[in-house]
Amino acid sequence: MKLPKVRGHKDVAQIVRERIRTQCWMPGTLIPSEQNLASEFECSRGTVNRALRDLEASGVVARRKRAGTRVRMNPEGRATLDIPLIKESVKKGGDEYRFAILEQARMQPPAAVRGRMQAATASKMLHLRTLHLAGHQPYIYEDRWINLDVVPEIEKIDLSAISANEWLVRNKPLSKGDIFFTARAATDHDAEALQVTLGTALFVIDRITWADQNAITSVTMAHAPGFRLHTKI
Amino acid sequence: MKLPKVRGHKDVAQIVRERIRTQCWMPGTLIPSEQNLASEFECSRGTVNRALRDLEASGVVARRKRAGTRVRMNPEGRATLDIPLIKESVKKGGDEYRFAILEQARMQPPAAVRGRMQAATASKMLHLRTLHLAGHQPYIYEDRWINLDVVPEIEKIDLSAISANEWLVRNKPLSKGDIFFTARAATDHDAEALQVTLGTALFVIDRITWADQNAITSVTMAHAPGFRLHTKI
DNA sequence: ATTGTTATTATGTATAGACATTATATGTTG
DNA sequence: CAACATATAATGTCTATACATAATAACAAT
Repeated sequence: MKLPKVRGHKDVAQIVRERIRTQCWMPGTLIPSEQNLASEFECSRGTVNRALRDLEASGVVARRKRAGTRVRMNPEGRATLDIPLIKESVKKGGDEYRFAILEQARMQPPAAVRGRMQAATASKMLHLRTLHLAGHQPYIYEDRWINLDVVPEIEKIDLSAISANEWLVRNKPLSKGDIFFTARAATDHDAEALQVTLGTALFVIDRITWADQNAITSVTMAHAPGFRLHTKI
Repeated sequence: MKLPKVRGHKDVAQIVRERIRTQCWMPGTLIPSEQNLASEFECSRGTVNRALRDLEASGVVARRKRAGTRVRMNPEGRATLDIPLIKESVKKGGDEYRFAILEQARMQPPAAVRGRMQAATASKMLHLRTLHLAGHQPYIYEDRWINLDVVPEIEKIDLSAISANEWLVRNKPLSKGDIFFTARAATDHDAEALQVTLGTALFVIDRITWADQNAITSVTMAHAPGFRLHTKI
């Protein structure tokens, strides 16, 4: 086995990847210990450690103390997804971004939304229906509920100047959230906003954002036909 | 600012998260340098570095040499997606996993597939149409093309015993790939296999897998209604 | 054979120090 | 004022060493 010059942890990771790809180390088997690899590559154990930790993060190997480092059986299991900010992804397509609020009202949410957000029965919420546009084309139809028990301040904000999403991101940073990707047939609201026929297959992203145990906002974004999310592995 | 005892890089990361969440460090602003944080927390720069690199990996901060570490404006932009192995996700739902090959033929791919795979005009490929079942319910309808120029061996494999996907993962590990998530109306093949009416909105995952410059396989997986992909941020 | 104890070993992580890299700031010159 | 050169400060990384932690293996005792 010839050894190209190793300059750093990225080289180590690359060589290990290569050996896995060429079946030198088969899926499921143990690879040599950090010590051994360090001597082979003539670098410190720290460098090998960094390389193997990176490979673990990208799902290539699995590591356990004492048990060693194993080539994963299913190296395609993990992918990092960049969820585009609407504004950015529209601009990247070369179009101008705009949004229009179709409806804004303070009201009680339907039971389904309340359940999803695990909110008290009496919770008052702000309901927003927004259409996001790329140039003059409808791009995303957004249906959002904001829990006023958690963020009462937002009622005083002019949400036609700054989008609710942007305000929340700026003012409630680092909140946890759940994201769901689904497909659904266009409802009448979807159809009207996106100007498609009823029942058209739409790509939908649902997101619920939490501050501790309290749901801040629940949002459903129906994407115009043609939308697709991409990731590499 | 009271300082809980810092024992390691995870504690550092947690404190930084906390300060961002509580608006101590606002989105878009610089946070102190590694040196400063190291003195404040009474640990080495290496520990702070590790913590901040982890926070960068999870999309919380952005770092640039000389320019420092900034709180990201959009901390929700990145998510790690675990792409479920079909077999595993069915088993997790408590059902028995089976699959049935609906069609298997050696043939020339249509132009669309050839283009996607950037394959030579004369390429012969293996075409597979497979239905994956959870118990007795249709779960995923899979339409797959395998490039026989790249993996001729697969023609000799009994693909009713081991799924094509499983064979490829075991025998061509660590290949690169592109994954696309879309929604589409059920075609006649989809409808027949999944037992839904024509035009039903389906969640579709497209994947192309590469060995160097050559496409190994292109697969389209149409999921039965109700399917959803979940991730946390 | 089963259980409990101990030793071993691979990874996990912290430390201090050094040098590399690069974006920014500063100052100089035309 | 603008263009260019230089200094500076932050992150990026490698090194060597040390100790912590956890899973396995080896062995002993029941």
